[in-house]
Amino acid sequence: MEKIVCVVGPTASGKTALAVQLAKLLDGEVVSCDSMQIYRGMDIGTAKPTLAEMEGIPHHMLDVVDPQTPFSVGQYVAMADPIVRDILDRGKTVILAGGTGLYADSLIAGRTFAPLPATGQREALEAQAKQEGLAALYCRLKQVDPEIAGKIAPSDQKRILRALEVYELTGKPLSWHNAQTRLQPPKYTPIWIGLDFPDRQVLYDRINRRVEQMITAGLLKEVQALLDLGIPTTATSMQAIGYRQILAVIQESLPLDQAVAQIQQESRRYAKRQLTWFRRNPAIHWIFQSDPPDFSTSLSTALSYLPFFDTLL
RNA sequence: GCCUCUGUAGCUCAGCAGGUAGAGCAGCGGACUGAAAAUCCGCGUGUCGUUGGUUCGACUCCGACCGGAGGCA
Repeated sequence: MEKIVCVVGPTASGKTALAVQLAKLLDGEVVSCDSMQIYRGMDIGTAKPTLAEMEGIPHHMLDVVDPQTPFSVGQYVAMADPIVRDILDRGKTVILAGGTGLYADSLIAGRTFAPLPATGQREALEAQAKQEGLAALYCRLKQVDPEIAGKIAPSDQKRILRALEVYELTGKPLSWHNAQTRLQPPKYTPIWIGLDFPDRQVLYDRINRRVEQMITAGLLKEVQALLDLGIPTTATSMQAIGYRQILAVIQESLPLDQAVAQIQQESRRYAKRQLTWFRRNPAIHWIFQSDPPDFSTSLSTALSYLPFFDTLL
């Protein structure tokens, strides 16, 4: 049977460490599913595992693109899936670890995506939204794809534009494309492990502390280095929590303590969104860790959920 | 010690000729199919400091007490 373990959970819940320990015990390799750790040069602010933390376990899907390069789910699946295949073919275990739920789900489901916009197409739509108003575009979407329009809020510009561009591009509504991928059975059937804490405040305290540590570890230098490389501040990578705010410190002289408070708050909200995403996955075995986390307990709890663990001993 | 102001949601505050209260921020819940650390939607969570009194009815008026701020001594 294919051996895949997905380690998910909110930021600062301990995914990195658990993934490495599981990989050691299960003869595995780690495949990251994190939308920001893919970028080279973004280490401190993304809490990317260090060489020491990897403990010799191969890690994939880290540092795969430069920060000025736009990246998205589709590319993630295209790059990560062959890696997963290869690890499995070599008889090893895949430890998929990370906090980007969309990436994890898409990889596991084997989703295909409607095509990307042609050059300038999205910009044209954005211009239209500005001129005619978003309501006009939403109206148009209701004509061509009432199903998707019913699911998208009239204020959700990002999704309205995407749905319209897919229709313009393919002549078929986005809801049709989505239905196509939904017909496919999931590509893999992993064991899902979710990390959390019984008390939200414990998680928030960990996040707050970690942000302080990032500053101490030199987050400002890291952001400055990206700027020195000429990374445009509009790049996707620069939307990342921590980077955005430090950018404001450097370029708009936002006081550092205010930036830190903002990073902490945005990270907490992000963690909440991640929990919302993962909570709706009924396959996840949640581990509610103690405070401070007792690592060996978490590890053995995780192992108890893995049916193929016994056969490896 | 005296005088004045003040005490309403986690925070900052609004409110009412007396009919058990509402904004912002914070928070909580949700959605999510090629930007996802993005984007969007929904939800007031309250012994109105305490205690007496007036009143059919008090967060609102009166007294006392407790806490806070300022002033005079």
